[in-house]
Amino acid sequence: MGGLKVYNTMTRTKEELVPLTPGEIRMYSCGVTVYDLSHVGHAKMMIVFDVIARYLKAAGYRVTFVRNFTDIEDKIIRRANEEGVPAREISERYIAAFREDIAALGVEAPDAEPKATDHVAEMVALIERLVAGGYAYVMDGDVYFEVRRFPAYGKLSGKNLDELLAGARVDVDERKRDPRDFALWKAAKPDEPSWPSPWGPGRPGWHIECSAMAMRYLGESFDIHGGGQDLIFPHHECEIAQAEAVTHKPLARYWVHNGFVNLGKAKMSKSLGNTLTIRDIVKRHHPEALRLWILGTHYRHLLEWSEERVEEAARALARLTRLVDDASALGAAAGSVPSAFAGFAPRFVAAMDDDFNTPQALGVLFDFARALSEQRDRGLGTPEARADFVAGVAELVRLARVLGLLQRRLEGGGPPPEVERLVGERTEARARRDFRRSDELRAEIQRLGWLVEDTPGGPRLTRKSG
RNA sequence: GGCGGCGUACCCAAGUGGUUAAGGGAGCGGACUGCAAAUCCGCGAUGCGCCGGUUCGAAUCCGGCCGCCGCCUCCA
Repeated sequence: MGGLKVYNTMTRTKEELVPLTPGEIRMYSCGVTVYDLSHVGHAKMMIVFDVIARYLKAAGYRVTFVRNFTDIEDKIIRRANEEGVPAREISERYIAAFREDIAALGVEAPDAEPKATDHVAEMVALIERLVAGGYAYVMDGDVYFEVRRFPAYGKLSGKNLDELLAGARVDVDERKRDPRDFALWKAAKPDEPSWPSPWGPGRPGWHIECSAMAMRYLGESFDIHGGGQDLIFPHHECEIAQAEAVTHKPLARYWVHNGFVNLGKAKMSKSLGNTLTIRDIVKRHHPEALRLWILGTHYRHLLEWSEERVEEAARALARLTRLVDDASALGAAAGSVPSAFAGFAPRFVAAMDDDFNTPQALGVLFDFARALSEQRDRGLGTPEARADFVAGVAELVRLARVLGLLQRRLEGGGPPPEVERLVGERTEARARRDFRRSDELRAEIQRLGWLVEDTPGGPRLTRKSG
C-alpha cells in the first residue's frame, strides 16, 4: 500500500507518515487563547485537526490527541482588569464558550485539553533545566531563552539568525542580551496573576506552555505537532528551542500547519470579529455546511470567507442528506456493500492518504452519491435492490463521517400524525385530480415545517431546515 | 529586504510529466411531473496569468515577466 503522506513544514516536503511507535500516533495542536469568542479561523483549524485525527483513527492508528488552552496571557489579563474580575473568570468563561462552539461544529473532543495554569510546575521545571544547561539567563526576576546558544533556532521557519537580528523589529528590551531572546518567565507586575518560582513570583511566557504540556502528555518526542500557519514563527520555533535544548531529541516528527481564513481587506480581529464568531455563523448556517465549505479547499490553502460559498455548500450537502433520508425511509436492512459501490472507499482513502486531500475525497463522495441516486432511480422494487441501496448509503455515511459529515443520527424522527394525516388527504386529493386542494394541503404541511415532494415512489416528506 | 503561498470554466476548487483537465455551486437543453421540488441524462475550459525554454509529450519541470496574498510583532 502507498501509505499516508503528510506535508511536513520542517522539511517542506510531503513525507510518508512513520509513527514513532508502530500503530500509534501522538499529536498535539495548539489551541486557542481564551480571551474572547472563537471565530471562523479557529473553526477551520479545529475542523482540520478533527478530520486529521478522525482519519488517522479510521486508518487504524491508536491516536492520542492533545489540544491546549492558553489561559494566562496579556490579553486575558487586560480584559480581566477592564472588567474588574479575576483572570480566571475570563478564561473559564471563554473555555466554556469555546467548548459549546466546537461541539456545535461536530468537532470531537481531544484526549486531553490541558490548561496552561494547571501546568506551571512543569514549566518551571523545564525552565530550571534550561537555566542549568546554560540556555537561559535570569534578569531581575525575568528568565530569557538565549537564542544564540541554540544554533538550530530558525530551522522550522527557514530563518537564519543573522537575518532575524538584522531585521529585528523586536521590541528592544535593554535587559535582554540579544534582541532575539524571548521570555520564558516574566516577573510579576501589579494587577497580574503570579505563581511562585525560583526567580521570584511571576508568570510563564507564552511559548513555554506548549513545550511543557506537550512533553507532559505525549513524551519528549511525539509524532505530529500542528497549528495555524502563523504559529510557525515564532511560537513553534521557540517551542522547539525550549524542548530540544534539554532533550536533544526532535520534539515532533511532523509539523502540520493549516492555512488561514481571510476576510478580504479588513482584519478579522476587532471590528469584523464580532460578525464572524462561530456562534454567529452557526445561527445562519448548518454546521456541516460550514464544514463542507472548509474541507472543500485543501487545509494548507488560504480560504476567503464568503457567506455565499457556505450557502452553496449547504445545497451540496443536501444532496448527500437526501440520500440518507431516502435510505432510512425504506427501513430495509442493509446487506453487504454491493460490488458496484466497492470502488469508492479505496479512492477516498487514496485521496486522504495524500496529505489529507479533502477536496478530492469530497469529489469521491459526490461521485458515490450520483451512483447511489442513479441506482435508486432505476428502481427499488425488489428487497435485494433495497438492501443494496441501503448498504450503499451506509457506506457513503461511513466515509462521510471520517470528514465529520452526515453525523446526524439516521432516525431523525418521523413526521407528527397531523402531518401524516394531511399528506394522506393530499394523496387522495391528487388521485381525484383536485389540484387546488392538493396545493392548499402542501402549503398547510409547509406551515407545519415539512416539505412534501411527489416522487415516482410516492410523496416524500422532508423536515424543512431553518 | 528575508521566508512562503496563490493565479485552472460564470463562481469555488482538485489535479503538479503521458488515456476524454476531478468534484461542488450557478446556467442551458432533455426526461419525469397536474404544478413544483428532487433526481437522472446531455451541454459547457482544444484550455490551465503572460512570454520563452527543456521534452517524443507540460496546467504540471526550468527561466523571465505581470498580478494578488500571508508571515517576518500578539494572532488559528
